[in-house]
Amino acid sequence: MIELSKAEFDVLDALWINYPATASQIIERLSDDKQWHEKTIKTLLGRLVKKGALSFEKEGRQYIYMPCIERADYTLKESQNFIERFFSGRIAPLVSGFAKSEQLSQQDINELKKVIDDWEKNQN
Amino acid sequence: MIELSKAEFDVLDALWINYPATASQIIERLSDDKQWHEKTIKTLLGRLVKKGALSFEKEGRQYIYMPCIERADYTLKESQNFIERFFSGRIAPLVSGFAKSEQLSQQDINELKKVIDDWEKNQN
DNA sequence: AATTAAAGACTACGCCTGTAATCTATAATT
DNA sequence: AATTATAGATTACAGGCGTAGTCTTTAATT
Repeated sequence: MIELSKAEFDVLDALWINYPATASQIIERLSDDKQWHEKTIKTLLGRLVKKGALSFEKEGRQYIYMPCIERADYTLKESQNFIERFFSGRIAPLVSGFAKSEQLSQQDINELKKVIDDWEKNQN
Repeated sequence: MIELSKAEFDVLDALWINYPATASQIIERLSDDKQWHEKTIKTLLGRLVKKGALSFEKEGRQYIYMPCIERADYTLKESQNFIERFFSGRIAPLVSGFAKSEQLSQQDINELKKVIDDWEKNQN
């Protein structure tokens, strides 16, 4: 699996918003949330390319970037990894931890019920 | 929040199994899963102490270690962090990702239902 | 045509991490 | 008492990471 650092993920996340995109577009998108220097983001783009998370095509003097991996795939793998490390691979204890510390809202509960419902419908 | 590396967490996790404990007991516990040199584990113990995750008392020539933080607290904070980063703070999309990729077992579903049940009982 | 500006490439640098090896002090053994 | 073994302290070192700065090339502007 491709391993990304936090900062690298944030850059990729800005690309996932909408792609393909140029470096300047990505820099623009990130400027709201992060105080990163343009050079920093370019470094991170380079590292992402090197890791195989991004590809690009030349367009004049610029590069047009594209993700090589999908967000859902990446986050699923990270989630599995996380749950394995901290909860021996079982998901309920994570949710239970949230419940115990009052971190669950009624909306969360409704959404979870829906996930369960959908799952059950799929198990005919 | 105390930030632990993966290796540091694994050492602390071995202590959480049962504490207080000596370095050699921790080394013993870790020997099943990890191919770590004794020196490596001692280094990690030292770093954990420095980070405030462990404390110890001298007992003759040895140290008796104790966690300064609880596993449930640590994993809850890590979970919040994780879910914030990858799912904008909402827990259902994580579970939903598992469901979509067929990562949920009937047991998981049952456990989740129980968590929801308990939560609802608590909302009198 | 000459100059400038901007894109990407390359270099930098200190801190964290994984992974120990060596040093030092002291308890245990001979 | 002298020697040895062992616990912890200190040192090491390469690679990843956050965070840019400088160099080089080429497109744009004067």
